[in-house]
Amino acid sequence: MQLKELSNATGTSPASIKFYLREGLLPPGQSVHATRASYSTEHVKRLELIRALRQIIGLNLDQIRSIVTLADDGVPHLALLAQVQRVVLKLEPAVGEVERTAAADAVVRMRGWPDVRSDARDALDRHVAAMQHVGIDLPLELLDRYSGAVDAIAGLDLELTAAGDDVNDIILTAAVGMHMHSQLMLKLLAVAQASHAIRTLEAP
Amino acid sequence: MQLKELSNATGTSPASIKFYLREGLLPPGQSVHATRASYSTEHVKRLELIRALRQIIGLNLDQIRSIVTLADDGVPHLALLAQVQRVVLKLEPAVGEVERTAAADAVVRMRGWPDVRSDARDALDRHVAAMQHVGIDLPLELLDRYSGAVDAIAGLDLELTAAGDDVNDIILTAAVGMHMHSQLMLKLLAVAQASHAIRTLEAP
DNA sequence: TGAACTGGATAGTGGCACTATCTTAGAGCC
DNA sequence: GGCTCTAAGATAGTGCCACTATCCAGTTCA
Repeated sequence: MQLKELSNATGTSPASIKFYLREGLLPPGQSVHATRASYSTEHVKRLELIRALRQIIGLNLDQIRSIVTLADDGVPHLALLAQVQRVVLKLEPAVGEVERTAAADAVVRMRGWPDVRSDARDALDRHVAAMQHVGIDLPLELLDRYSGAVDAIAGLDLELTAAGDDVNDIILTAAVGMHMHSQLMLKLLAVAQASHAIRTLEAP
Repeated sequence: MQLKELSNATGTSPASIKFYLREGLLPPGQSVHATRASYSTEHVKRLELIRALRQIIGLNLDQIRSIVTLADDGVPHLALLAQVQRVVLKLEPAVGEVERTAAADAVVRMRGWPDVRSDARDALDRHVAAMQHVGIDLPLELLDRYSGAVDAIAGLDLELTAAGDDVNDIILTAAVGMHMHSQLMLKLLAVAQASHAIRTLEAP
């Protein structure tokens, strides 16, 4: 497959493909000779991954690069997933120890999750602290419902990614899955608010 | 309060404040005479709102303007909340009728929410369709847990906003609340995934 | 043989959110 | 009254990012 065909196959302009090649997001094609290279279905998948991460999740090229370089280095899937999480959670490296929160502790205990330090756990603790800082309190019952919901899908997601064939698919599934579920909550919350508002108005 | 003082009070550069004034995000100060205007605590709050919407939620200036102009026009709080929802949900005007999904119908029935068309409901239907399109299925049990969680907080949020004193506070509470809850899910999901991954590894 | 396409290099574009500069005009002090 | 200081208002410039366009020399295939 030549560059032009790759362009047609993915709906990405040749100029953009060249740009991604320069930026190291897309591995170079098999060089046939000085002025011809051939691209595989791997390239199609990678390109689709790049565009999904950009357009659906809104990652920037640096973030995407930090994921795909790991994939190209052939790191284990779990390490790859950890990086996807770091990026999607917009986790910047912690300065010093992240303080544990009662809310996160409670969730871990409720769900029987292993009580270990991880990037995700740090992110949770920091976010809970941020919510409380702006005056949003998190009653245990709410945490129970939230964590029950995510607990249910985490196992499922993991199966999918563990069984995964292609690295690009694994990344895509993990990143898009997380994003979609979080957005689903946003929409559900909006409908719930609208519903409550209607009720409040109709029965004053 | 003069421009310089407003700048000091909010940590925003005078140049940026001038820019927001030009852009119509910040209402002009009370003009004392040709070269002096005075700003109030209202301006401080508005400026804090603008910066929170930009930096925490990542809205662009167009989106922020679409909210604050409504606030300045003094529209009813419910209409204001609807606009905040539209922006935070990144809802673009529907082209034609949005097709209802079984999943959203099920949620509405489960929760006993009023079954009416709304922007939020449209957003939910479209999002559910998008999730199914990428191969994420939503079992009833999951929808039950998700919607149970949001149902619990929607009432609470509404009380807060209805009781609200300042429009800027209302907008801030609503927007930040939605965003924070959605991000909380993201973090919880990451912890759940990490937990499941650890378990899977420890007991192979 | 020549139009079409390639890889590679370099430069340009457009959008966005500021930021810097310039001009004019009152304010306060002597 | 004159001088300096600073504010407001208008206009132009900046920096970043993700492309996009142009140019060139080499190859291929109709």
